[in-house]
Amino acid sequence: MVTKETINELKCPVSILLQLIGGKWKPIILYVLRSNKRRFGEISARIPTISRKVLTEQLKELERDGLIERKQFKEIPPRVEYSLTEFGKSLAPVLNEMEKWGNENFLKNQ
Amino acid sequence: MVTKETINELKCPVSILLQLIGGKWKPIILYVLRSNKRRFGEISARIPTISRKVLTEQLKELERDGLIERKQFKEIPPRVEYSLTEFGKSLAPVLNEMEKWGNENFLKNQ
DNA sequence: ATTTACAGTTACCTTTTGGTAACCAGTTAC
DNA sequence: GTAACTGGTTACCAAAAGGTAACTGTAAAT
Repeated sequence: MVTKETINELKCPVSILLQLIGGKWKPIILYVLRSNKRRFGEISARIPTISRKVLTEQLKELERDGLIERKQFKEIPPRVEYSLTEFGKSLAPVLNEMEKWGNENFLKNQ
Repeated sequence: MVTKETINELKCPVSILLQLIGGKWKPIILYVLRSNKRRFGEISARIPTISRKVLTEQLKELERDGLIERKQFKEIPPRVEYSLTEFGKSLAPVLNEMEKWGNENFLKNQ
């Protein structure tokens, strides 16, 4: 029984967003990149609980989905910088509300 | 090497929020409940792609975390209503931004 | 000659998540 | 007396996600 109220993953705006940033790590990665470009090692150091394998995978997906940009320099040792695309930056209000909620509800006195 | 910039899952506001609503289904469940209480069957009908087993699990976690309330009526056949708590309602700005972003970016002409 | 640096990749394994199908209870409708 | 209704639970299996450890390549430093 499909009524107009049924959640359709292709049309529900929340589902659509979750398909892009629904992973366990993606919002945090985007949050780390929100104001600066970062090298791979910097992101890894800022999110020490994510393994490099998974970080690589998540970055690839975010790049594939147009949310971040990967710039590789032809240097030795290699240097790679990740940054938000304009599309990625459009998520700022979402991430800001997430941050705000976390701060208001758990981090008041820290 | 832990600097003040390192993401600490206990202190990062985004991580904190993700621990509560970070699952694949939780934001959608909260979205379905955002304006109405709903019976178990109603939620299931609105999110047909989630199995009842997983829906039960997710609802239990949301209840455990204080985001939703479960009210059971002593009737036959049984009736159970789920609704947002005040704490759950405090997520409205986050869900609204998620919804807004999804609408602006993918659903403009529908 | 060996080590270090960086940004990965790969093989392999474990954990988590999710699905299916069968079953339950108590009352009402057929 | 049998089926249907609702809101689950249970056992079992499959798929997805995630972790670890070892390895790669090239140049510079020791």
